[in-house]
Amino acid sequence: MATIHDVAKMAKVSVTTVSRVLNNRGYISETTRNKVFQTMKELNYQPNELARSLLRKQSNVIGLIIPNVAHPFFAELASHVERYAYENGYKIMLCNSHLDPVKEKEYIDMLKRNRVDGIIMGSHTLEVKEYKELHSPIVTIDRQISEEIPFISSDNYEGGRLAAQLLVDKGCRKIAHICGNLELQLLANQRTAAFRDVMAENEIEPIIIQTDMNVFDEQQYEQIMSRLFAEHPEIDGLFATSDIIASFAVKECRKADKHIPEQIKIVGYDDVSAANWITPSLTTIRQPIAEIGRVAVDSIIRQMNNEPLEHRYVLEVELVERLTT
Amino acid sequence: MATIHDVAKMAKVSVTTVSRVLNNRGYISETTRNKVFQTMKELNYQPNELARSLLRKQSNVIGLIIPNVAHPFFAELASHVERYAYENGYKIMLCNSHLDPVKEKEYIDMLKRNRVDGIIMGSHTLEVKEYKELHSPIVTIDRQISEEIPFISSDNYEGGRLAAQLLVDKGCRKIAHICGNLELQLLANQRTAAFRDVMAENEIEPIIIQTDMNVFDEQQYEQIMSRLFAEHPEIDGLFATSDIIASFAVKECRKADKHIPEQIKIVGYDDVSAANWITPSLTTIRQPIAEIGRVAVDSIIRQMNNEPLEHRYVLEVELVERLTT
DNA sequence: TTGTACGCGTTATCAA
DNA sequence: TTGATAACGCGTACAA
Repeated sequence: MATIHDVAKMAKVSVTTVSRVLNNRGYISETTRNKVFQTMKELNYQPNELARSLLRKQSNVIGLIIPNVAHPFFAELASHVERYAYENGYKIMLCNSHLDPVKEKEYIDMLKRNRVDGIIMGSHTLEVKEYKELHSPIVTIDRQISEEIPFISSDNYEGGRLAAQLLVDKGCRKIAHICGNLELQLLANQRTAAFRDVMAENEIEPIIIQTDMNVFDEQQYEQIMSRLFAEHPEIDGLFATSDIIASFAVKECRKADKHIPEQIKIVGYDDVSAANWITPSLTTIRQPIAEIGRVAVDSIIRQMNNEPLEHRYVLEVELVERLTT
Repeated sequence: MATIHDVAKMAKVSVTTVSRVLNNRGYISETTRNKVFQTMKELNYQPNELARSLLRKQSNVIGLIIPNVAHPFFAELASHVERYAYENGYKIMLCNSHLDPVKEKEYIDMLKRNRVDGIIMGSHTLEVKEYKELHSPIVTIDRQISEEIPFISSDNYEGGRLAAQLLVDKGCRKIAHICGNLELQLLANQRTAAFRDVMAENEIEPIIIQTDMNVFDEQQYEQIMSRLFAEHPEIDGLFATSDIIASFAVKECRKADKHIPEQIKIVGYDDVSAANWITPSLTTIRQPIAEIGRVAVDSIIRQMNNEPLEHRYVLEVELVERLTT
């Protein structure tokens, strides 16, 4: 692979000159500029970004740590993050933590060794202390680590409220809610808080089921659903904390021959594309995933440039009514 | 961020010594080794991989170019690729081409500038010539560019045959097939060839619908499905070239009040997780996505090390019967 | 067992 | 308008 020296030699100029035309800095005569461009084409020269990054102390790489890209929510998030990063001249290094604290820590160290310009954290299995000691531009998705570390989330409380209220308004009186592990300090837990509040306001005894969520384990979902319906056959409303879980609920209803939405109504969360693939298509709470991705990238870039930035972004959610309510 | 010099100074040794304990090379006394490790901890030293890569001419980064991670097949592929890469000490740079030739070319150049050790190409919008001129370890998924460039695919012909034969065996006589754009030279086209062959063997007039696939456009899928059922209300069997398309078929059947599997049977392709989320769960042709990812990473590493390697991997597919047939 | 000095490919500084 | 040189952080040949 050709280096700047090769170009310089072939174009019979100094490396400085080549560097100049490359970065369009300082004065260069039209003649030399053209000559240099010419030889760059000839040699198919691609400047070595590793050397550039080393010198500039800036790699233009952003690390993205998420539980697993195979999960639709994170897949869509990753897609948008990648797109906004690319539009701003950044590349994405993809890391799936599988919610394993060891792996998450190793990934963080790996990213630091590679001198990424910032880290977008969508996985949160470590202690607050560890994130604080990072000393790197960082932004978290759906978890507030501390006052200093910016976070992005959508309005989880409002989302939970919208979902719960919809079920109540539609006449449900035996309502279940399936959430993730509430031990983890995730902002998503506010959905459950909102659900509780709405149930209390309406004097409905809530049924709340925690999933492990430590692995997006689909077998687990199936089991939980079948147990739920076995133990509470009278359920007429269900609010699931993800569209995928809601899909399994739909599936279980089919098995149990409970008609949707006549006998039971179901509300999902996220509004990933999959919510619209399944039959009947899911009523759900839409998170602005593209916006979350955009703001995450933007926040990293602002931190790098010491530009002013918000430390909390709480984006709006929206109820999307489809066929399960 | 601490450098090797900082560590050396604080440990009162030379940088060489630090480098030695870091890479575990040559002789070092236990005493100095411990002392160095100690100060590395104290300074929270992370060796600069950019500098290392520059020197070793090896970045341990693999570029992954796919149409879009938001599509379940590529999301799962990316997840497995990332995992195998990580297990072998490699990182993944994620690129979504959106099947745009300009973007794909820019990504290839970007990856070369960043001196990635290899490129896994899951997006194929360029001319054969351009791929041949890459001079970099490369492996393609589901497209054969030339004799020299290794490719990985699953047995598309067999997959198509299994799907078509199943529908025939189950008694379907009016069978439709929805495939991608056959103009692109993808190996996936063999599914359609197999479908044609099976239909001919059984003297069934095939109905074949091409989708644009240039964007995984879900609105397009909805339109195609509704037109298909309007024009051919007699259809009793459908083979879709992806599980997502099959999901939309299921949805349309519900709208048209066609019962699955009694009145119409549907077979998908890929066996992504989503095939099992929808109701009824999809009969589909399983591609070994994890294996494809593993072989892709392995192929890149072999090419780097000039180890012997296959130039064609055609992995086995499997019929997974669920509730739509 | 440890240290000195050079080179990896670039860019910035200074000089011509 | 152009060129020589130092430096970025690291690994290795060679010397001690």
